[in-house]
Amino acid sequence: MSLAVRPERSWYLPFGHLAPDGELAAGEPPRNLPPLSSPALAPLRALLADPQVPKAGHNVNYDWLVLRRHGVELAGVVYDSMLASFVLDPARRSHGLAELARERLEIEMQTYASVVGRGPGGRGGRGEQPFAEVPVAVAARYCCASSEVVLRLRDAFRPELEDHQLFRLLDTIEVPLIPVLVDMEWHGVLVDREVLGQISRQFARELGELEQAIYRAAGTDFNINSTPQLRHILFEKLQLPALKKTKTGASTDFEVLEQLAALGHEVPRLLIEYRELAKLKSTYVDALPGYVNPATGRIHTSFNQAGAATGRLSSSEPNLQNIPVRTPRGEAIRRAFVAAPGWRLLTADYSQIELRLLAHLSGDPAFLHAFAEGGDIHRQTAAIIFGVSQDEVTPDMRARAKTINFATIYGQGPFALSRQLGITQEEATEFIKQYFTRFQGVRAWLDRTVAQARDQGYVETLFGRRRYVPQLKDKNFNIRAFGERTATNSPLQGSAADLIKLAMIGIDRALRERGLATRMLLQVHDELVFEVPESEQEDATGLVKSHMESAATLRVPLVVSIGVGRNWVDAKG
DNA sequence: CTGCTTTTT
DNA sequence: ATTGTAAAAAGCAGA
Repeated sequence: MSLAVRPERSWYLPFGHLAPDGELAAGEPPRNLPPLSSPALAPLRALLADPQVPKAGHNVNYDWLVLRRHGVELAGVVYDSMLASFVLDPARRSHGLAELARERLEIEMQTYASVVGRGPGGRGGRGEQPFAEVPVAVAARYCCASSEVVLRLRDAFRPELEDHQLFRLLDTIEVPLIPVLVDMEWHGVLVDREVLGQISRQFARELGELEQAIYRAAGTDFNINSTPQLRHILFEKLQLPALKKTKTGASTDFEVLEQLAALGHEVPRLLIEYRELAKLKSTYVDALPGYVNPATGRIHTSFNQAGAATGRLSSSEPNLQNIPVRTPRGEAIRRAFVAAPGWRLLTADYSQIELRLLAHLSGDPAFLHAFAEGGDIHRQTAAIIFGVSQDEVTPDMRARAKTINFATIYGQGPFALSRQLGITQEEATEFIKQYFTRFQGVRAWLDRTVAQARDQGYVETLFGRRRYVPQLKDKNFNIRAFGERTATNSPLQGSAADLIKLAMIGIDRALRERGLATRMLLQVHDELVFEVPESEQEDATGLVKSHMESAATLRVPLVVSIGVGRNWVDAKG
């Protein structure tokens, strides 16, 4: 039996194609399907009638969750066409089955829309019938075709996966990660709606006051959220200088408003605060409660496994990887993420993982030594580039060192660095030069990596995850410069993604083996969030820390900082 | 519906 | 001739 529950599937569930040992068996799709009215198929009828509307976009683990809601646990899954496509070329626009079939097999697949008889009006539009009411012969044909395509794609991908040595990545990281993500989404995270409600009322008050103050200062009412209207007020009515341009006109972004405010203008000063409040209120405070599942009382995000070109995960509906924390108001929102009664949140953060990977990959002696010593890496960097002892490093020196460390990871040039540090471009150029005379191994690695990317067309991570960088061949300087940043940043960001994925798989297995109730809830790129019974605090802390720190053996130690608390803020530090 | 702008991680 | 990785989401403007 094979079964499709969603259009544009990455893989279709080839039950009939899974041999007992978990190996996929090739062959004809099953022909004589029982009628859907057969009592044996009651769970499948329920499944097909699942009111859950397929979400926009693709997600590898969607089917696992739908099946689990109906009591069907998947096991022995060894392959996923979406992930195969993702490791072959993570930057491609889509890893959807129909597109892959078109490109790799020259097969034009029947669309889901035509199967459900969807007319104009799109999803749920006129003429659409629930999948459960599609005649079984039609559905079977469609589903079996999909299963068949997944299997044929597996053969089509195999030589390239072997040639590029990507099976290890696929088989030891990406495929084993699927059930871990399924569990995380299944558990969901608890938010305190009371807290969000209070914040909402508070923000509404402040927003109302700011709105009036802005109208007063501007001398007129207007739609503050409309960029064109705001441009008119700032740059025409108030005659403020346009400091930066976008494609369509004068920019009104934070940087511009900040500079205008520094010139002593009231409106931009108020706008900065208005923007912060408006953003936090609409995107988080007021939106998050709508994502609470009535059945579980928790928020179940989607972790998208084939989304980010570097190999990172992404999170959507809602995005729980960009919950505010930077400002006091942001922190208040994060405090609404809580543990259930009797439980605690545990957060585990990789310390400076990308800089450590830079040290490892470049082998730069100064960086290796600094990390071996332990301590504050930005302070150590400052001591090295300013030629003073660590005790003599001032807060300003440390801040500059921190900025240039990040600038290096991001491939930033003198222009951007000068703006960020508030120095001239010449000073920034000099500063960067100084930095690289002290860290020559880093300079050499950056150059080597770009050159390699130019030669072979791609860069790769610790675990062989590739990213192609065709921009390096572009005749446009800016596109090439972008390509260089991609080439140097992707191995760092992507290797960090490999490491945390590996740690997640190990932690998930260890928690099961030890029979602990602790569960992984969230991943935020270099951080994992768990919900832990009070009684398991010590066990979980040790287990998580040791698995994360030993995810790989590098030329520098991997260090993980762990905290426990009743909410996400208190669990940090 | 798509593109632009902004914000957060 | 510009100059910071990777993302998701929200509000708005203009089709």
